Amino acid sequence: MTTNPVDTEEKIKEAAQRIFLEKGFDGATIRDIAEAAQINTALTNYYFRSKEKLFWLVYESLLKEALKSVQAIMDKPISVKEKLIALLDHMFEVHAQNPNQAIFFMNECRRNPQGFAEKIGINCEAMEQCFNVQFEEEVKKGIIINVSPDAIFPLIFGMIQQIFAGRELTMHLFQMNEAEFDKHALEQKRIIKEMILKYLFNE
Amino acid sequence: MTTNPVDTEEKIKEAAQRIFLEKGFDGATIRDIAEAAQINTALTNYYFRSKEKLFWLVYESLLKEALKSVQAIMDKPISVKEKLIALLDHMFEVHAQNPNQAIFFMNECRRNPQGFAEKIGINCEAMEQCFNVQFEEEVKKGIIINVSPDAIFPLIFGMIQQIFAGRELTMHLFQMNEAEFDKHALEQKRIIKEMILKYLFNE
DNA sequence: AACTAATTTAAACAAGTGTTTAAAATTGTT
DNA sequence: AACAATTTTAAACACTTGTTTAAATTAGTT
Repeated sequence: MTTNPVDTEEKIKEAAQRIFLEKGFDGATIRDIAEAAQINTALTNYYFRSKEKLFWLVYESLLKEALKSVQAIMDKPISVKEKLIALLDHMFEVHAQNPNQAIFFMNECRRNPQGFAEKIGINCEAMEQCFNVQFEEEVKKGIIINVSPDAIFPLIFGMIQQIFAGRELTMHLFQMNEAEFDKHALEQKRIIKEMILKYLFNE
Repeated sequence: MTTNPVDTEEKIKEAAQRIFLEKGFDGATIRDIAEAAQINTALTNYYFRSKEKLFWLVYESLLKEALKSVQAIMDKPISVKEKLIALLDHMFEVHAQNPNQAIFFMNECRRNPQGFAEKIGINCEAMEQCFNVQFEEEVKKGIIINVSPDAIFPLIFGMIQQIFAGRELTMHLFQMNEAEFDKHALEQKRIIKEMILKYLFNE
């Protein structure tokens, strides 16, 4: 059998991401990860020093990826309305592909707000600033009702997240299987989108 | 010092609720709870047999209380619009008083969906049924737009929850202190309420 | 092939976990 | 006051946790 250090490192990272997303930092054990990656327990520490360091690597990578794609939408030369629609669709897609992400971020941010702030800090401000300026311009022009973008931005993120953060809860409360939930989620997105557009834009 | 068994039991339950809400089942330890209740570690097992049994007691009590108050609103002889407003205000109040509840339920439901389903199961269906009938009547009358109550109910729960589930995240993302967040939360509620009413009701 | 460096392994470590135990302290009852 | 039952305690239990170690295996170089 050939031993490829890069492959092993990658295998651990992938498994760690999977397990951490599923169980959170507290719930996941180094042995869970090792088993998922099909490697010896000691190797996680050989490659990443500690559980915490491995976690922050996964955490940061997930955050960066998420921010980057949102940034890409915000940088497009399109109207606020188009940006919001794109943002809604994109966020939905991301969470649909990995329903654990929403609750994972909420959780880990609460478990260690400081760490989260350090990781995300600056990147987000710039993006937000850019959106805010455009938003307020359209408010002035009368395209958008008089409301602060600071209230709208988290609302949109939150509403999409909420669909998936409460996935298990919804599925068991309304006794849905996975396919039914997917349908339900799409319907939720449609309503959310209509609601936001109907609310923000004057006809 | 007088030793009152009931008080000790109650002290443990209260501390357990506080700690479980804060750290979740995985994050909380029996020693955390004992310290918070200012009692010996062994007493939690003396009174409640096991950590798991204590947890389910707290979990069920929180769930029942939450359902009961929602049920009370749903049983009132008022219109759907009035019920939705009351529901929004009530949910907001509950979560504002204890911001940890939202994320706690999401988490623990995902950690053990089966257990959640067993605890909540029947109670919820009856309540939902009652609301659904009234809702669909008003849809027929043309008061409410043509949309399923099954989509609206979780949306409202979710949107209020989302404000508080993402509390730490929002605070650090937008660099708010607690007072600023409280103001932000109220603004979020106002927008959510307006959004839902504007969306659901034909003028 | 021989040697060095890198990788992997099994085993153990110390610390923390939920839980139990047996003795001590307290309470209630006669 | 004396006894029995209940409650509380300190200590230990068995187990899991993240981490380390030292030996074994593999890869790369001359």
